[in-house]
Amino acid sequence: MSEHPLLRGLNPDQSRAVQQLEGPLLILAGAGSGKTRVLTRRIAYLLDARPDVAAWNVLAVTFTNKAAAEMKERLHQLIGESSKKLWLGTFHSICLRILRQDIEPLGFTRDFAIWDDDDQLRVLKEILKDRSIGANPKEHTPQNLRGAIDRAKNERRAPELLRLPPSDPTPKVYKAYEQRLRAANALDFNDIIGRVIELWEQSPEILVKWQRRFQYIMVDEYQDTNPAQFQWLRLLVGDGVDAYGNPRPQNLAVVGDDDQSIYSFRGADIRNILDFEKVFPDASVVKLEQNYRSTGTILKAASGVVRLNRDRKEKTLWTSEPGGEPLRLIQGTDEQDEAGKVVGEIRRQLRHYRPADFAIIFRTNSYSRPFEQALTAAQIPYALVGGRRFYERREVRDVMSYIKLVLNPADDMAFQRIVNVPTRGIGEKTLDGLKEEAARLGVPFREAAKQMGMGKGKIANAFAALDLLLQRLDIAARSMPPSALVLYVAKETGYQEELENENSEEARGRLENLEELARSAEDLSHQEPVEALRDFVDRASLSGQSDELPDAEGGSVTLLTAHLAKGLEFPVVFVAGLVKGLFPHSRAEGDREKEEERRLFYVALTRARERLSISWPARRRFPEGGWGDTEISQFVREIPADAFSEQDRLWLPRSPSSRPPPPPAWSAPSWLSRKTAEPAPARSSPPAWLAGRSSPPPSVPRLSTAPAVHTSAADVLEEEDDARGDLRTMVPDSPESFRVGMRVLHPLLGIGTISKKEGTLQNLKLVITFPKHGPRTIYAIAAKLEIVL
DNA sequence: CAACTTTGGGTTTTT
DNA sequence: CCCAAAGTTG
Repeated sequence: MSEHPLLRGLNPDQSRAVQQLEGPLLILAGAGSGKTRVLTRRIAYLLDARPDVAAWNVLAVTFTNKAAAEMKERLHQLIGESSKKLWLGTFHSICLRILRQDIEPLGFTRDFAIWDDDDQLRVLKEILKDRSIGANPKEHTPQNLRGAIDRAKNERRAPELLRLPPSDPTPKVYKAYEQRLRAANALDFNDIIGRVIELWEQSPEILVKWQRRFQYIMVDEYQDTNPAQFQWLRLLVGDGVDAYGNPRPQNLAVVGDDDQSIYSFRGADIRNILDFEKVFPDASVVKLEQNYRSTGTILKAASGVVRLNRDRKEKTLWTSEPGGEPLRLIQGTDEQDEAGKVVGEIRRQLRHYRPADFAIIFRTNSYSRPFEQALTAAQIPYALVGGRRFYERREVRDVMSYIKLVLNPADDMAFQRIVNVPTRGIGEKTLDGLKEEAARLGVPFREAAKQMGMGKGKIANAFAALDLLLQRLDIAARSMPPSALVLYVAKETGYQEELENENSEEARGRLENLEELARSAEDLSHQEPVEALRDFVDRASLSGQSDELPDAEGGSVTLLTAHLAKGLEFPVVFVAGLVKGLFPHSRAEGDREKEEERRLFYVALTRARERLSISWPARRRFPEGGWGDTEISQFVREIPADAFSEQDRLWLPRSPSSRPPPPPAWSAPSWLSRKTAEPAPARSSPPAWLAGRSSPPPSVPRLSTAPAVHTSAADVLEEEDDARGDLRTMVPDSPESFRVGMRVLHPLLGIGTISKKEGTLQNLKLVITFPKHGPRTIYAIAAKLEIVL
């Protein structure tokens, strides 16, 4: 049999997923089922089987930069140099590349800055200083407002369309925030996706350009995409017809596992994967259910838990190697004891394993401390992942801010960070004066500082010196590679000298971090300096915690949160802190949130290849001080008892030996969207043995006529489905419900009238005439349209 | 008015 | 238990 070499070693399902190249494809890939392998092979196979498709016609989206780097590496091995031509990265990195090229029609320059969460908060704080906005300091905290704005952006809603009570300051703040971004030529994190959508919506010719370019699109971790990302994909994939009315294939392959959807707090919508087949009715579906990672026992434990979720696609993971070591349950008297016992167990197993074979996984970052202490005491090397990110360290951010200011002199956030670092006698009052001057002149802070530096006096001298310094950096940036510039900035600003004089352990560490920052830019040295600098800053802006995961060769035990553990695997895993209130976390109250916690636990369990232990403390210290008895997590009880060793089973409180079969999965009543006019459908009551353990807060049915009491801006957004204000709208069940002549509400463009209807179902396009924007063609499926009653 | 010191508030998960 | 805003000193 002459099998294609790229199909070798694949199981039949994997092989099918690789060979199915045309049209929409949903690959439901269970934990450890070899999805990365399928994805890389699929790309290689595509390029081999279809000579007319060039590498640069292929787009692959991953969840983290690290995953992208690994995939690039594997592809390089498979197809060589041409792998460098294809675009492979996170949604954010890909959109950023697009914007650096094409953003100008939106009124930003290509050197726009990117503001991170911290910058967002600073701006919001400043906006809130304006009392006329009417914000209630308790309710409208910068954090709450940031959350509200982020959510609005993830769902692509303009400030006017939040439909809050007229007194609510959120839209005002949102608007002011948008103005600040624009004035500073800056984008926030969500804008990186959102502005591309905006660009494509307003400039069809630019959209078509990218559509022609990316003929084959693949998305990994599809279960963690948010509505904006979905809309982005929808635009790029198109509606099956090209500009000339010829058929155009929708070559979109998504890979995901609904059981591993754990980022809803960041706007991810599990409906994107659950409803894929509704959005693309002609989609092929491949399930990868054979697990190559874990023992049968580990799989049994993990599957037994996640089966209890209602909102999922049924699947059965299996392995050709049943059996394996039973799960161990480790009970500590308190966290220290728990950590001590876990580390004791690691020490015993070190006879058979290396330190890098172990992982300790917990729910919250703060839970790592006792384990760090115990590992230190036992002299076992460990690597803590998470904590402060490299690019978030103060010294790194300070130096980066100088560099950002060179690229974008209008970046007021960067300016504020460095204006008095190192201290140069410009304090709060002086800065206030500068801000006033900047507002008066209508110029960025840096320009205002330059103006003020022309005067006389102490303050003017300080500003003049700063201006001179920045000018020197401008010049240096044009001739030096980024790595040299980092060191130059540290030296010229006096930052380095200050740290050297301090002569403390901490200062030494900071100097080392700056050296590492310089080293991290060395790979960019062959580029033109300013281009390289841009890439350097972008990389810093988009790098996340998972990009700092230690390499497997490192000889240390890995400590990380369950979120960061996604996508990784270890021979021996300890999942720690399995206590009510911690895992599931006490803030996860509703059914949805509980299910997400359960998925998170499932992710943690399925990281283990050979041995898996669960640990919990019988007492624990609470952050507020004081000790309290704990209760073992419901999740531990949900693990089928026979997955545990005989002796550990005794520890588990009695639970019914037979478990009720999961109730049939319900499907959302609304087509596509989670945003339905109805409250969530009543579910059949949960299994009694589950309900008996912890009484969930009674879910209060929401009456659309009753005014809801709002305690925070976030709540208001959550409940925006309720009819409120003057506007009454409804979400149609099917796109067919739209009729010519109907008035509809578009989240971004406002109210318009349908003047034309083309295509059917998921390809339905509406021409809607908006009073402000004129006629626009809208994909009914991509925009969240509501009918105005 | 800037720089240092102390106190008080807030703690899920993060591309 | 860690970071940001008030209080204190030069």
